[in-house]
Amino acid sequence: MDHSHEVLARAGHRSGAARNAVIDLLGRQECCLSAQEIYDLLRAEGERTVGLASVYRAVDLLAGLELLQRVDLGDDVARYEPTEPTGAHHHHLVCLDCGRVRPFEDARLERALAEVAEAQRYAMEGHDVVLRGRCPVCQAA
Amino acid sequence: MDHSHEVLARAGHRSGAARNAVIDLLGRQECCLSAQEIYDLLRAEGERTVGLASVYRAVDLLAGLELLQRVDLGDDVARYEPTEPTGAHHHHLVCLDCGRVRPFEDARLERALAEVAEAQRYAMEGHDVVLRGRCPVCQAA
DNA sequence: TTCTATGCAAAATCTTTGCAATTAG
DNA sequence: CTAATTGCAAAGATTTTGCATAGAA
Repeated sequence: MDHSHEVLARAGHRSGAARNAVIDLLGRQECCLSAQEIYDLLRAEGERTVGLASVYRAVDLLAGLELLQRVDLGDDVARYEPTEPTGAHHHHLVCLDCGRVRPFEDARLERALAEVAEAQRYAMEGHDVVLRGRCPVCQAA
Repeated sequence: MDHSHEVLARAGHRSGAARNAVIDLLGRQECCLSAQEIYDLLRAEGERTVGLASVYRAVDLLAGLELLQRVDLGDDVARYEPTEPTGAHHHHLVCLDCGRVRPFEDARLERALAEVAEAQRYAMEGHDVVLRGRCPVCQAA
């Protein structure tokens, strides 16, 4: 994403092979990936040797610039996905059997969250929602 | 909680000092605690030497029996709190400034979650919701 | 007695940091 | 040239496991 490179440059960061590879890979992804998954995928693509530490550094920096959103599915592994430029965001359904993650959006849910924050007089900056259950495929099996 | 001991016994578990201490401590708590916090509190109470590993084993077992709910606030530390016997459950507001955690319940939110699961044909078994923002006190400061 | 629970220490996981070499600007 | 970036290895932090002992039923 050009937008990412622009934000990085404006924040005084230089361009680097490892970080560029991470940005490119995540930009092509549809849902969240863990640092290890990013590392493995980059290796699989064989582009270049990217260190795992560089992946962690990249996602950490990008998340700090709000170019990535950190997603925590409760399995002690941090995942990251690109932030929607529109401000839109989705949440995740995790299947307890197959482990697959599927994104979803729901306006009513967002509204309920906003109302809770307001009622409690919290200035909400973000929220995480994870639904756990069995996906249609695993229920059939 | 007697209920916990009953469930444990029925599941074929014996009574042990470490686990009893964990059950007792969490029963007296109002909100979630991490394994390390439980360990430290037990040491502070000086009751007995409880190993950190035993705390982890206890909360893991108790969560598996649904006597405790695992709470993930996104800081890479798992926390645990007693499950309400009524089936009621709450979620958490985390202040980005002071770090304090406050529980809340909201029927509309629960309904929205149930509807999302239904629309996606997921058999929902659980869900986590964490709201992040600034609490009234920190906003005033 | 039999088998679970426990404590300690070692191991496993995930993530961060130190450092020298590389490289962008 | 100057300073940020990177890869590797070592260090940290949290959680799990191995194993011998203690203890419940």
